[in-house]
Order: sequence, then C-alpha cells, then structure tokens
Amino acid sequence: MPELPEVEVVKRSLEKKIINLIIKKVKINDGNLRYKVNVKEISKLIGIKIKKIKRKSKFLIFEFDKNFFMLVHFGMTGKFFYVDENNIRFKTSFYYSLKKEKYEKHNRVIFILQKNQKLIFHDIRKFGFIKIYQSNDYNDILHLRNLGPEPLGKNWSYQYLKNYIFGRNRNIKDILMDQKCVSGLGNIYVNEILYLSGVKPKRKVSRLKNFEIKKIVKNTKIVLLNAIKQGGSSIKDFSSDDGKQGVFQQYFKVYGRVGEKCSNVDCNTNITRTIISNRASFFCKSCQK
DNA sequence: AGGCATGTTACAGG
DNA sequence: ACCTGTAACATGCC
Repeated sequence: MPELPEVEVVKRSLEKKIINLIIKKVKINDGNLRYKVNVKEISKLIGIKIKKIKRKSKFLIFEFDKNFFMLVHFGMTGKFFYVDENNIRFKTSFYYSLKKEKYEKHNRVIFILQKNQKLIFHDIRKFGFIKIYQSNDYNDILHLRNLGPEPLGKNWSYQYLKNYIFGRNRNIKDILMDQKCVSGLGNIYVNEILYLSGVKPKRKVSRLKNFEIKKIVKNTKIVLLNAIKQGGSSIKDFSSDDGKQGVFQQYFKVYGRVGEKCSNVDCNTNITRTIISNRASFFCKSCQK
C-alpha cells in the first residue's frame, strides 16, 4: 500500500482507536515476513499499553510503556485491519464483501486487544515486517538511521536538495526514490511530482536548473498533502484499517495513464511509459523537459 | 504462460 | 569508504 500518504492515513485512523489499549495476546499465523517475526520479542508486548503511534517516512512506530516500541513497514501489500464486533464500517467495506477465507488468508499477525478488539497485520506478498525494540533512541535502529528528511518537514527545502545533488550524477527519479535523499516517496508520487514540475524522470540531477529544483520541492509537498486529504491512493491493495479505500488515484496525472492524453489542455501528446531502474515510469514527452 | 505490481537491501563493480 | 546499478524476495492478477 504504502508511500507516505497511505501510511499517514493509517496512522491517523488507528490512533483514534487503539491508543491506551493493552495487548492481551499475539497470534502469529505466518511469521515469515521480510524478516521473521521474533516470537519471544513480540510476546514482550503482552500486558502493556499502546501509548502512541508515530509515522516516520513509510514506517509506523507504535510506542509502549517501558520504552518498548514496534516498528512496522508495509512493504508493497501490507496493511492493518482494525476490527471489533460493532465495526460497521469494516463490515460494509470492500473486504467484507469478499469470501472470508480470501481476505483472512493473508492475516499474518493478529494482536488481540482489550474487549476482543483486534489489530490485524495483513500482507499478501510478505515484503512488510514487524520488529520489536526496547530503546528510547531511534538512531539505534538500522532502518531509521539513514533516512533523509521528511518531505513535509521544513528540512526538505530548495537549499537542501540543491546541496544533496551537488556532485552526484544520477537521474532525478532515482534520487527522489532514494530514502537517503528524502524519505517517504515511492514510485507513484515521484512520477506525479516530476510531471507537475515539468521535468523528465531521466534528467541527470547535475543538469537541473534552480527553478526546477524549487518546483520539485514545492510539488512534493503539494502532491503529498493532497493525497493525504483524499485518503491516499488505492491502486489495488491499499485500504486503511477500516477497509476504506483512498481516492487520490482519480487525480493521477501520469501514473498508470500510458497512452492517455496529457492532462495539460494545450498538449496533444500521449503519456509515455518506460522502465527506469526496474520501475515503471510515466511522463509526457512534450511537457516534461 | 508470462509480465506486472505502491519497496527495500544485499551485492558487485567502479 | 562512497557511489551506482541490478537482482532478489513472495504472491496474485491480468
């Protein structure tokens, strides 16, 4: 599911429901995720309270008492379901219309909370992971240590990007996808950002003009904020914890739109699809330089 | 049957 | 040690 907007949507939804609840039990149906779920570590969460949920780039961090925290990454198809007996919204969602066995098949880890509420980690492709730590310093964590600035924070700025690309010779798409440069973007949003900025994905960063660097930074923030507002993008897999899907995909200008007419009214070119670094890239040959 | 998919990282080579 | 590009991971859908 998961670029920054989708993770943020899940975070906002979950924190309304599970803060201050105690974990009663953890059931592992299939712990062979990206990293094998450590049964002993995850069992330490039993009996303690979820204090806070944070998002860092595409990661969710669940904070508990005693400095325990749980780091979650959704990979490509990971998601949470929150259910209790009265969860009308989930029962009217797309997932509930599927055969029960079908969506339950990929329930990998189930956290049973107070009053029989459940938080279910569901992941078809198993590229996601759950790890438990006990620390008060996120810089101890390999996955968080090398992350670049949050794209919605003030450290993601024209001056920062200009400095970052100095002396580098990669294309702008790869740079924006690189979590060490800026953390939280993925293939969908990078395609959209570059279209809005009028820059071809293959452009070498050494050849970017200052005004283009400025546009890229600004459009990053615009695209992400709009996507969050729309509940994220649901291509096929994403839904929030209540099964609700986002609608931002309706507003995609280029992603998945190969062969469709460029949305710029003055342009008659069709959107091109090409592969860059093993990932599909979409752009307008005329509007992006 | 084969190609494709919202992500990360181990590895090889410069 | 840093920079870059490629392949692999697991599963389902067209």
